[in-house]
Amino acid sequence: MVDKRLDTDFYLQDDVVTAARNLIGKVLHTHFTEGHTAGLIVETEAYAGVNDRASHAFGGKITARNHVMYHTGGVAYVYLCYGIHHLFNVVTNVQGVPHAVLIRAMEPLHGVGIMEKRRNRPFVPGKAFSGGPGTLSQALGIKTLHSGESLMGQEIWIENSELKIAAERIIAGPRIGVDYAGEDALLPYRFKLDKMS
DNA sequence: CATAGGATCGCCT
DNA sequence: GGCGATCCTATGT
Repeated sequence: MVDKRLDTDFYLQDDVVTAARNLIGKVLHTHFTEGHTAGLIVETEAYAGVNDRASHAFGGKITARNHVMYHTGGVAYVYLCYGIHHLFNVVTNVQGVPHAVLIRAMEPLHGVGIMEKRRNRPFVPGKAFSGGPGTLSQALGIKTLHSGESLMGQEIWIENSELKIAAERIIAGPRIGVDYAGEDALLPYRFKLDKMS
């Protein structure tokens, strides 16, 4: 394959939960001034638009922060959480439908030295390095200023992997940190790649 | 304008 | 397992 990038059809799909599941095993790349970094996506969460109490777009709310969720699929939605962490989401579906997939964790593949510098800590295989959405963004250099940026450009993109992930290795469960969402907090919208044993 | 709280993390005990 | 960091955002007056 010459072009391994996800195509527009992937980002336009109307089932964000399926999109979240299918992003497991894909490779997230960034190329900023420090160089090229990439990691295997191993954990995601779906945020299912206006009817999902856990979503920033619940009830059709549109604000300066979240309006990029309403863009045509294939852009980044990045926002600051707890004043510290820049959380990276992939916007999906057609314009006007605010679906997004939070990328929660990855395993570093390329540019580990750059990531170590950004994280200010060494990468030790087997130990958590970018095991959460905040540290993932930090390792890849993604910040809130990238919110709204295309995922088809030269700075942030996602590629298919040669790696085939068996369906039974993808574990579904409730999302993290969304207790405020009532019964929607129980939805199995979180996907995680089970560790090989 | 004031204020409460958050799709987290890492260090502390 | 507990908690402080840290600041933007949303909301209400």
